[in-house]
Amino acid sequence: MTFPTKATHQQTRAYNVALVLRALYDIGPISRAEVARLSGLTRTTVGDVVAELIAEGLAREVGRGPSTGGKAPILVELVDDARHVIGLDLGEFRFRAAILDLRGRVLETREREVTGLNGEEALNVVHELIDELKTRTPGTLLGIGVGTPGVVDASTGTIRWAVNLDWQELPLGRLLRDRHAVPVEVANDSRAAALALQLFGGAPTTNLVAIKVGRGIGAGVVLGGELFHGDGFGAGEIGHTVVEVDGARCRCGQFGCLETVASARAIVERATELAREGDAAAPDRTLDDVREALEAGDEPIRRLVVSAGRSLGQVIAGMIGLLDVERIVLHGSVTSLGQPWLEAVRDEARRRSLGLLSRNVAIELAPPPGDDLVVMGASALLLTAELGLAVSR
Amino acid sequence: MTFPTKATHQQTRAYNVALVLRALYDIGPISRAEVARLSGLTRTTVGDVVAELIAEGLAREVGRGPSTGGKAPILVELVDDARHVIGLDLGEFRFRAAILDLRGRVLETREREVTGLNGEEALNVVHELIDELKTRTPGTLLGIGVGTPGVVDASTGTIRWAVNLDWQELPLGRLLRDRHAVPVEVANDSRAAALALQLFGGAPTTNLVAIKVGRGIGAGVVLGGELFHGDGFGAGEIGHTVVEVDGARCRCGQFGCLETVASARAIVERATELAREGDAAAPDRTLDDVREALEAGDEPIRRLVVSAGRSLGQVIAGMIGLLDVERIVLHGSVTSLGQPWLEAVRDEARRRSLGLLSRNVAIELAPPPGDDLVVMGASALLLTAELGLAVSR
DNA sequence: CGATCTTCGTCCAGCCTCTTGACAAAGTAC
DNA sequence: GTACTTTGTCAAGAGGCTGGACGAAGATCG
Repeated sequence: MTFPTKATHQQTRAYNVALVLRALYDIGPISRAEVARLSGLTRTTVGDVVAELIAEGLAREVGRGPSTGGKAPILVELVDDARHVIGLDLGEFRFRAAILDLRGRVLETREREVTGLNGEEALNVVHELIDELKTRTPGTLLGIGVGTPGVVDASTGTIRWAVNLDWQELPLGRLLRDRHAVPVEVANDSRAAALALQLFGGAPTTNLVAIKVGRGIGAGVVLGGELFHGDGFGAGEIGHTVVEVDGARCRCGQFGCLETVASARAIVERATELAREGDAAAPDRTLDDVREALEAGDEPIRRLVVSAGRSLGQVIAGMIGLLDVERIVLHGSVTSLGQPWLEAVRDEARRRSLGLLSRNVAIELAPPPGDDLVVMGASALLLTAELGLAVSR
Repeated sequence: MTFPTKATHQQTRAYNVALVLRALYDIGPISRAEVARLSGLTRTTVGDVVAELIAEGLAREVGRGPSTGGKAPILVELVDDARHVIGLDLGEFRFRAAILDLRGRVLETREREVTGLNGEEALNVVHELIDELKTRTPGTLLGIGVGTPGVVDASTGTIRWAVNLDWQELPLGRLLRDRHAVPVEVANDSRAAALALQLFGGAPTTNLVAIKVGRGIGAGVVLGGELFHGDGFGAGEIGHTVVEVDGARCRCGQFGCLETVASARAIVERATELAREGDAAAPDRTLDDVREALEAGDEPIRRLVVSAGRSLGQVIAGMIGLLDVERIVLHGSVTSLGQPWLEAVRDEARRRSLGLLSRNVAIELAPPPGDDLVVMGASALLLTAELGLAVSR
């Protein structure tokens, strides 16, 4: 067992700086006095911290606010583009990289196909993407964030196991830190996306579970404003929870995993089977085909989609009981199936969990820019690690 | 949204005091210098903190340790009985109260039947128990901890809903604080027990789920050394997760809840039904009857027990995927069913979760003094709140 | 329009608490 | 006996928050 470490004045300071920064971040232009009231710090300390932030270029004064009976306050705001971050989304078939600002806004993106590449070639693509974007980054590069499928030791940035790219125990964090000399954070893509929804998704809740339902199924668990990793960095690996005891064989070796029923891959395969029942030579179906059939009122397809949604709902019901989280966000390609699917998820989650708890749970779809969620999450990893934007006590 | 609060020097100090106390607690007699090495604090600071702890009676010097080439260290240890705590276990039919020391050792207990009492009468029993034990408490009473069934707002100590005692929105924490003028902590009994296993259960792990399988089924979730409560203090309410879609009706109104299959109540009822298939006038079975039949090799009973265990295992599989916790502890009356049951739980949990994760998971029974687990947990609530024994960073 | 009151932001002195360096005490090693 | 280590403590110093005072800037009111 490693022993916990001491508390120091520097930590106190870092925490309070993060606290003030967070106030600027969340509450837009705001006066020093108001920050002092919100945080409980004295005006003196807030003034001092704000001076530091202004010196670092992270904040700036922007005119006066309305008076409330005395001197009008000087409003201070975050300088959104004071720093930039490179975010990477190492998808199964495509790598996506972007430059983002402090608000998680995407300024520029690059993409590369990686289908068929081996581990080393794929790693070179990562380097190329970063090198390209580095030259395009305005001002200061705060660091590099990476979201990747597979199990990742986020403390060191080591990818333990990424099945598609044949990466095992790849110390990606160290490699990137050595090469680019900036802070690097690496995490699983679903976890990263969860953090993006927490940090950039409007009203921040302290607890949230975000589930990515795409080719695979993975979740990110945000507790107390921070990503929860679990003992072996596997928290959120819900895709291989068995929901059908006599179900189909999964690539993980088990039978009836959630992924064999509710993932995009599973839905498409089943839809293709359905099509071939009528026409043995029918071509492979795509998720778009499924959505169109669904909208056209195809009953077998509807049943298929509802069944997929219900399986996910079943797993969500378990989360509700165990963690009592009141915000569950769904994203990934399967969410394009829309209401019939979402209603199936919600209905089953509610039906299978205690009403006292499920009553207050919101199960919702992630807001639109779904393609960028992982690169946004990658940048969120960095912002929380470097600027402490995830403060909460 | 409430804004997070500032960090102060006092908090730094409190944290470091807790850190030193924790070292004394976990690592027995230990020198100041060793604490300094472990914690990263300077010898000066540790010396200062230890002096404070000695002045408060919480620590004492106990001779010299072996020299390692220089002056022999003065060993310091925790004074186990420097403070005492009253712990209450407000069970469905019996209230149990105990005086415990800083190690969670039970010095004295009292019990009262409460079957048939109404809410107010039951509350009076609580007061009586405390009054009695208060006169028996040696030295300083650190506070009162309460574990109760039902949903509890642990931040204020309000029992929102305890079905058996007909308590609703009962501000028990405030009532006890007002009457006894000591700190009071109130939490759900399963959560309290989880904290007891964490704090007093040997090697402390940062993450742990403890599941109480008795008349009802509830879990306590310890993450990062602290109890996790969830958004509505309902984290751990796994008893009403549905595991059999067309199952029996549950007292919660749903069908096929885990409690209708795996609780002591369910097992006993099903066993009684089995008995009546052979003999319509057979008496009600007890859990002891079930255990005996199991040990005698009764096959229908074995199937029944295995089925109950498997349902629990199914829910545990969900936890493993979601949280990746490596230590899951089972307690409560049903654990008396022993190996056949435990193996069913383990097997199903493993079979339904990703091997990569479940490989490292230990699903174990709580060590013997099971009757005292909730009162121990109640005291653990207080020790962590008042002395900060749950530090971990 | 001036007097008074309020609020904002800053300056300064003070305090809490951790750190650094020095040193005596008490061991071991040769 | 001498040299070297380790322990525990003391005094000085530094980091960083607090509280009071004060000028600046605005509102209110007669």
